Amino acid sequence: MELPATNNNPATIQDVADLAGVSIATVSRVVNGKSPVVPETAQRVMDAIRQLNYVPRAAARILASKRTDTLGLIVPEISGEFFAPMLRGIEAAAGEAGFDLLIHTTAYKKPDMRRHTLGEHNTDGLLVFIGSMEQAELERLGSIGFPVVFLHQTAPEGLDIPVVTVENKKGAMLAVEHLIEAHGCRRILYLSGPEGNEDSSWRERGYRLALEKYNIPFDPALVVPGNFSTRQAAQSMTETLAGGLEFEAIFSGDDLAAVGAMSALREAGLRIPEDVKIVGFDDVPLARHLTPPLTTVHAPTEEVGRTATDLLVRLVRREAVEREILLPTELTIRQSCGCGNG
Amino acid sequence: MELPATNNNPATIQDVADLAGVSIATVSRVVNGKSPVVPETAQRVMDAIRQLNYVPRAAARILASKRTDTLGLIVPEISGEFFAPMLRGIEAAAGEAGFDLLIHTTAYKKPDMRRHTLGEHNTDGLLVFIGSMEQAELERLGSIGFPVVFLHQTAPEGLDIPVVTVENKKGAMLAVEHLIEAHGCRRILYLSGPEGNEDSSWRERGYRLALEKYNIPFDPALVVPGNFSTRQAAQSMTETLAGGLEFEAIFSGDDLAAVGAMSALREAGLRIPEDVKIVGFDDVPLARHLTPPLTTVHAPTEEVGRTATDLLVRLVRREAVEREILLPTELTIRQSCGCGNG
DNA sequence: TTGTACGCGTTATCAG
DNA sequence: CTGATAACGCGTACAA
Repeated sequence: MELPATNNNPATIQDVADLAGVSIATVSRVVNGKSPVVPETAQRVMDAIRQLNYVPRAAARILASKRTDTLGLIVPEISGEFFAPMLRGIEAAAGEAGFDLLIHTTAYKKPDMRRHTLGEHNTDGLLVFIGSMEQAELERLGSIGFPVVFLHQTAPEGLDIPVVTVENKKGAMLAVEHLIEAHGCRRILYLSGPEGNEDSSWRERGYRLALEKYNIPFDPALVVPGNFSTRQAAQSMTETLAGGLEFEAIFSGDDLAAVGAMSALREAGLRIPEDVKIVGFDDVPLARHLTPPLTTVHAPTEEVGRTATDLLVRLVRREAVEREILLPTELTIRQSCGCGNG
Repeated sequence: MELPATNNNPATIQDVADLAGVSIATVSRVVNGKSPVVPETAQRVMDAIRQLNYVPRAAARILASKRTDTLGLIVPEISGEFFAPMLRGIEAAAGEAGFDLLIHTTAYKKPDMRRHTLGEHNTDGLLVFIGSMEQAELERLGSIGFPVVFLHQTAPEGLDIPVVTVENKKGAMLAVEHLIEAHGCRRILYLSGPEGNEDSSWRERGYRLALEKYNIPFDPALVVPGNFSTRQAAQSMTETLAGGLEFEAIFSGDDLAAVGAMSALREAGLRIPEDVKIVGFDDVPLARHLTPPLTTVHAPTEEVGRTATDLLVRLVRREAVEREILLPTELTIRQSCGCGNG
């Protein structure tokens, strides 16, 4: 026996077509506005749509059209200060290009729970943040030409994947050179990031280059782990201070670690910048509000997100794109380095 | 960079079935692990899957099963300090429950570009942040029983939509009472949030209640717009100061505005807390690192995200849920209010 | 335990 | 300009 159409079931394109007295093809046309439709007919269809509260089903659309209109973002976890601006850039650029954003964090999932939801059949392209995806999966995507863009991470050997990041090395050099030139520092500590972190190793490279330039010997004891984390940096610095290591300044791999270092310094009775000068990296929003305001290398984080997304969109559209984009960094001088009224 | 060659025939379930010498139903079974399959057969299928790099297409799956396994999040925009912790809570809870997260910001889209992607056909449920969705659309979703949970926003009249937010009123009272009781303030300025913002109006209510409790008359001139924004709060305060308004303390509707107010105060030559005491709201990560460290009402923002997501998941599963959850706030006393070494 | 056949709701292709 | 109709890839009764 036939059941009458219940209100429970959402309207489909067929329902709309029936009510408007046209075919589903015509409904599709007015919904997508691609092909011309006689205004009068179009109006009837639109009325039917409104009356039935019709909303096209994305899944059916995707299945038929083979386009998802969504971009995937894969990150290890959502860490506050640094991540928010980047996400804003990504979302803005994606939205402007007409894409939705599907976020996938790898940190919270048990390995066996990770589904392939962000693979090539569920997004049109992928934004992959530093170290958040397995090598094998990346290679698979790369080999079939699926659009992928890396953020703050260069492509593995042999994979032709574009990268967007910042001028880490140059920024670091700028910072350290400033400490040397403007403030006469020679014993400068480097507060490093997580083991193996690409940003951190480029920044360390810049640090060493600046040292070399001024014939200051590199002292491995001056590289202290900060882990890009306020807490860990504070702890590290406290231990270092207790160990009696001598230094005049700190170049911190990132601002959050710099904050931790400043706390530790202060607790040890050291004044900033009189006793120890410090320069950070990233220029997170908080940096200017610290006391003293933190001199830091400004990294255009939101711009990184935006640029990477634009690039990915072009990749999705099979347009030609650059292989590597390094966004410029610059030294933002405030007072923690000893400048100004410091 | 060269255009990658597109592989236009990714493996389908049929390909796998053919290679393994079974039917697609069997492939489906081993992929989803629901029905029993002879181990030997299952192994053949899995080999075929690996060999063909088979990944099920989400769209087809959704279409057939009518479940998306993704949750939608609608926010006006991604604002740094406050949003990141909430997003972390949401993502963590969603991930643990096996859902993906589709993010949709309304601020960046031109109205005509907004698609209905987050409607009932593309997600299993929706998390809606304060004021980011049109009333009509909400009512439509509500009327068909689509799972929706509000964040920091109570449901419109007549709609039975659960809410998760924090104890705004109580937190505000705590803050203002502290200023009155512990520091003897009587002329306390309220730095309000955006016009019509629900959090802000609850906080203002708490502020006025505290005043009443101590028989301090409410002076409308003491309510100054801060817009939950550092810059706007700074500007507002500068103007207010120039206008000669007298006050002993500021209760700021949120921490970011407090930061702006502190800048303005300092620029006007006022000391904190000697000349003006200040208390914020939210306890963003930056608060403890300000000088002086900001006394503020701690709001469990990450917990809000997590709780709301858990609730939404239960709603999706058609389980019974609470209608309103108010997460507790508490006063975190640091030094900007005059306590400690202030 | 496995296979067959149909349905899910759109878009795209071709005739008319 | 409009209408049939064939994909699209997978889940799932139902049958074997």
